[in-house]
Amino acid sequence: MADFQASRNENAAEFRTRCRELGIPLTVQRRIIFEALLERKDHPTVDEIFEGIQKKVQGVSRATVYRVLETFVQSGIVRQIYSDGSAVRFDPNGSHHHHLVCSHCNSVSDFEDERLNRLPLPNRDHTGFQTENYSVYFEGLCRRCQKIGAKSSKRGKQQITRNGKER
Amino acid sequence: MADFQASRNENAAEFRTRCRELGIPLTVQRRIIFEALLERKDHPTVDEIFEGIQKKVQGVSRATVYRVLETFVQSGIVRQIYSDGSAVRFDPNGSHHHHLVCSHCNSVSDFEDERLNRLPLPNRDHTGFQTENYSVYFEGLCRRCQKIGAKSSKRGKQQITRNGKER
DNA sequence: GTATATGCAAAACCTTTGCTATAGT
DNA sequence: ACTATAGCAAAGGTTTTGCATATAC
Repeated sequence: MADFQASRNENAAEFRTRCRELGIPLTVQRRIIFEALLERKDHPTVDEIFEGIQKKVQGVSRATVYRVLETFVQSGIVRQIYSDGSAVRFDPNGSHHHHLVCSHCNSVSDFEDERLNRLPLPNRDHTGFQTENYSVYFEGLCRRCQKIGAKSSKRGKQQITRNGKER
Repeated sequence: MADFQASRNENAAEFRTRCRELGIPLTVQRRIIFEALLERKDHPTVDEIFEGIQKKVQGVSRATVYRVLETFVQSGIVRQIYSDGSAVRFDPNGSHHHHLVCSHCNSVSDFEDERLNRLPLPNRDHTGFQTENYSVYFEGLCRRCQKIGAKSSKRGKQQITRNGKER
């Protein structure tokens, strides 16, 4: 599609500009990883990003994905999402949005509500904390797990491995 | 102190009651781990809880700490905190509160504001998500890291290992 | 040409699990 | 007595790191 190509080129150009501004060298790997992030609508783990890239090109190592994402986070290009600790998830740093976290399957989806974008911030004089950003995390059950929950045992938890693959 | 003892006994009694209600056997280890959590005002990792216990008594294994905390989370006795993915943190499930997360040192502290306790929830009909709880995560710099940041390099990040110990 | 990034493989770290013994009800 | 838990040690999964090479500026 022409649109797709166009948006890719736009992204590429914008990405180059951003790297210039931030003073970080633009490498092929960084561009690939950045595009891989943009193409996903969910909040992938390192492993998911790595696998997505592998399907297309060879020659981006897992260690590089880790290092590049760390660079991106420090530069503010992407945000690290607070997750259940089993694996970090990432989010291209776009609009101000919030998160719905399923306590059953640990999936994370976005949620936007204008009213949540004007919350009172912690008072720095009082807390000593300098707020740069915030996000509301709603915990509960996603649609799918509500159905599953209805027919599974009370305390049972969906059996998934740490990387989300089924056993 | 008498007060300290009293509160310990109160906790112990309350904990026994809670276990009864939940139908989970009350073991020594569970009581110790629960008390270890209550004694801390921060949001310890499994490792921190384990070490805190080891200083006092022998005979609680790391695996037990993991398993007991998992039980606690499933029973709703404690909450798992969304954190940076390197290690899960826990919180005794008390009042509705929010979190200040330092993007520099990853410390987590509590924040309460009455106004944050009446946020609009995601509409279930619309999102399919059944909200059970929520918490606002403020990201920024804690007091200590603001000072450090002032004298450290622009992109430098505090050197800490994954378990928070300095190198 | 110099500084920084990458790849690889190994290490470090965090968490889970199988099995047996033990303890709670 | 029956059932669930704890301990140990080993395995599994995730992330970091040292060093040589390659790449961006």
